[in-house]
Amino acid sequence: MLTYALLGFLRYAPMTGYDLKQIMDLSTSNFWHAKQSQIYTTLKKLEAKGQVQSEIEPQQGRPDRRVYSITPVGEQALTDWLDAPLEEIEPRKETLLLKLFFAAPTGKDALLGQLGVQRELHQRMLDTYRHETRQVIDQFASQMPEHQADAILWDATRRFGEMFEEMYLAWLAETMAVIEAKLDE
Amino acid sequence: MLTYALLGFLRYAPMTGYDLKQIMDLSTSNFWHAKQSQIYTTLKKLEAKGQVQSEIEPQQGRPDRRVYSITPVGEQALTDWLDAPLEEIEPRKETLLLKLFFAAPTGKDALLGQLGVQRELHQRMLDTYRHETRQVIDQFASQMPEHQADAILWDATRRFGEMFEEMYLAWLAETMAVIEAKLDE
DNA sequence: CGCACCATGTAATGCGTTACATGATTTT
DNA sequence: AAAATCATGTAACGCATTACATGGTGCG
Repeated sequence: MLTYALLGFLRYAPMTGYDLKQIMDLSTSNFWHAKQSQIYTTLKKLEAKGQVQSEIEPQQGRPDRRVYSITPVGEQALTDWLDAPLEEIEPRKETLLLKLFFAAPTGKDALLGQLGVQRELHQRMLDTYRHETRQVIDQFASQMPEHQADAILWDATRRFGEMFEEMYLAWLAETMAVIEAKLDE
Repeated sequence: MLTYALLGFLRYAPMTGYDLKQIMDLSTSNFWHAKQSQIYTTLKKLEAKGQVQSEIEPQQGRPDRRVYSITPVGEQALTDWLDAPLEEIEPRKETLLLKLFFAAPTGKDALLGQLGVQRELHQRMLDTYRHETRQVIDQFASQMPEHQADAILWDATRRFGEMFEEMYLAWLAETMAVIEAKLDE
């Protein structure tokens, strides 16, 4: 799956594994992320499959840059993937919910404390979506005026993050109130 | 992480790997799931660590049942995990958002079609949370009246699912409207 | 007669993380 | 003087999925 993220970015412009990590952290990290090491190994596999190709750009005082670009084979693979509709809901994993499910023997106050920690984290995340993420998208969009349609979709992914965090905070508030009211001890 | 789910269930009652799969599918599958094969291998690892123990229950005409139960060591491990607050937000992966992010070259109609498929799936999921999941929890709660506090927390996890799907549908409606209005072609 | 359910497990493969290994340049 | 940034990669390990392998019971 990371393969498609890499192909997607390389369709905008050729770049290195290092660049790909930077740009993912800035843009897709809220719904897709990867470690540097995985990016390097995945690029290697993509090159073996002929979906990308690389050229060495010599540098002094630094390791040479290995610049990857997408091939026609890679473009086809990306398009095929984009065209195939997702026919299923992906199963999620939410560690907090798993803990909560089994948390009855935990004390009421300890439980409220744990949910309070999450409330802080999600509040901060919401602010990030509303300000920083928005700014990053505006900046990309103004740098590439030919990609106006893209910017609309980028903002749709940002809105998902914003709405998700709003929902999360509402759920936390509701859950903390229920625990306060109905749990003994 | 699956280890804690298994320990959590075994704290209610001893059971087999098969039973654990059934009960997970009925209760935690919306935020934690596992394949049968992974459950079997994980139970083996847990036994090697002394956190669970198993006894063979002979049967005729069927494979013997291997019934697992939690040990004091396992109970301690579970409690330690439950007591440690989650200090981070878990990074998520949403394939649909990844596709949407790179979907500008996809035709407007194809895109709306793909989002329409998701709308159907999530509407059905929302109904499930509102009816079937609710019923399952009520049934468990009435079967184990000593676990009233647990039932409150189980319902909190169900509410997360319900609120998540409501949010998802609202986001899909908004996004489809934006694409309809702002994307050309 | 065929399908779903009960019930166990192993092997191969893939995806992802952590740790290891190096080193100059730029910023604070 | 220390920390962050630029820039590459490999190796070991762990978690998760898919495929393989078996076979009786009960229901429609």
